[in-house]
Amino acid sequence: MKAVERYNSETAREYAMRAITENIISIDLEPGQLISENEIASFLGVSRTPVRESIQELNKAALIEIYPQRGSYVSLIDSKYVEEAVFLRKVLDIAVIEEACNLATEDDIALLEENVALQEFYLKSNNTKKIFELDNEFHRMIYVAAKKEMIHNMRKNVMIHFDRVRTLSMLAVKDTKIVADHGIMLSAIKNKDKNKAKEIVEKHLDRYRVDQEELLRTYPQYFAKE
Amino acid sequence: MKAVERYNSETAREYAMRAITENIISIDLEPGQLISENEIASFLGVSRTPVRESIQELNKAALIEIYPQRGSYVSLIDSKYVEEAVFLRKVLDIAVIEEACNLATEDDIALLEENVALQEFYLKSNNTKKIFELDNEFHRMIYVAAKKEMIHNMRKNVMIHFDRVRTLSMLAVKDTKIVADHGIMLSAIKNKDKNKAKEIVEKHLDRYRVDQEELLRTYPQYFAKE
DNA sequence: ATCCCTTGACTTGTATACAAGATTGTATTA
DNA sequence: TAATACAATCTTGTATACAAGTCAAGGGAT
Repeated sequence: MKAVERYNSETAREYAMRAITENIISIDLEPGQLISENEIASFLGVSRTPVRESIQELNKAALIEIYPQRGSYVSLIDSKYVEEAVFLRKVLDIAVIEEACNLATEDDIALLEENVALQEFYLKSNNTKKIFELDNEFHRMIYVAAKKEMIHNMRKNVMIHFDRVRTLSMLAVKDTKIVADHGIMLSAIKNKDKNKAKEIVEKHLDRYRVDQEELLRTYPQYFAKE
Repeated sequence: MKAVERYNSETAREYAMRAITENIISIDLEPGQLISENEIASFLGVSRTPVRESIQELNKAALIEIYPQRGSYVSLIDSKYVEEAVFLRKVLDIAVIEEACNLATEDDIALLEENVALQEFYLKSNNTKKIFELDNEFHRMIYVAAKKEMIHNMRKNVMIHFDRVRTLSMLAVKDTKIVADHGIMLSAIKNKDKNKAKEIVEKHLDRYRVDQEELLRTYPQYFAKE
């Protein structure tokens, strides 16, 4: 488990949740790994209570398995859930960008433009981490423009299953194409061109296709056998 | 708050979560009502811990608002969230029944047939509560047949916002038509007729349209002013 | 009467104590 | 040697104690 800096503004619970989630996505908490509420609590410098609440929540999202009085484990990567995440993203993103074409205000578009400009900036300096953050934020802003913020929160949780796979196959995605896609999405929204928007989203999602067979060969211990 | 019987098999946490959620859906915990962790804990006969964990979870789902050191309230019905729920259900249910047409096994279909038979049975005796339960179960089984169980769990949580509205407008839905719809969905799945399936789902969802204007006049104190 | 301050009874946030079950290593016994 | 009983030590589940902040009521001073 890697250290995560604690913000001043956040409660112990929020900090624990964020730290554990980030570690799961980054595979610093490995799939299948045994975890202990006490260990994590002392590592993070908080008590068991906020850690426990976070673990319960991640258990609900099928990211941690709890065996009472025995122990808790980071869930193995289950291709069943990964496929559900991919399915959900595809169905929702297409429906939502269509709605964003209808509803996006000038303010929404201004924010999206600022985001894309930053993506282009960080693309030049090859700052993959920043691009990753801006990528997530870009898609969130589209949901907000479409007045679907609650749905986005839910999408984010489900997507963690896919995010882990993405972490393992780090280099599968070409940042250049991603950033270009975002520019096309933005102009489609500006022009209220729903068909163009849906078309580019579909193409965009296909770029994230990863070779699960290869990952399974490289990291067999991380995957659930069915 | 109404009493909810505790099953032997469930933990205090599961019981608290189920009891509070049921009370929110049934409006026995009223929108806007002040709630106290201590009060609920003693009413349910458990300690603050499991109650607190449940409240945190419902807060994440935007069903309870927490003001630290001041108090917690059942969220007012916010038409923004109700509309997100309706949107989500429509987008997902249509995509999922299409997938169910592809993937449903004979076992899946057998279970659906049994469910529809029971719906017809309880329709004769006008048992609205049973129909409500079978309705939920019917849709869940379609998600399971389409291998989208995790997505269904998520859908269920979002739908609580709509379920509250449904509770208030109890009599708006004609059970007869609902049960008939389910029969048509089932035969569309059996025949792998995706277009027919999507068409009837769309028609089906329209039946749940409620007159929010009227509800707002009848229960103004339950609704969030924007 | 009005303003201000204090006090006490609430709230949620967090830490800790205890309960109950699972597991493992060890010692004892057949 | 092998099997079994037992104790120590884990685990999570639950209850409780304490911390810190909010708010309203009431008393006293102006």
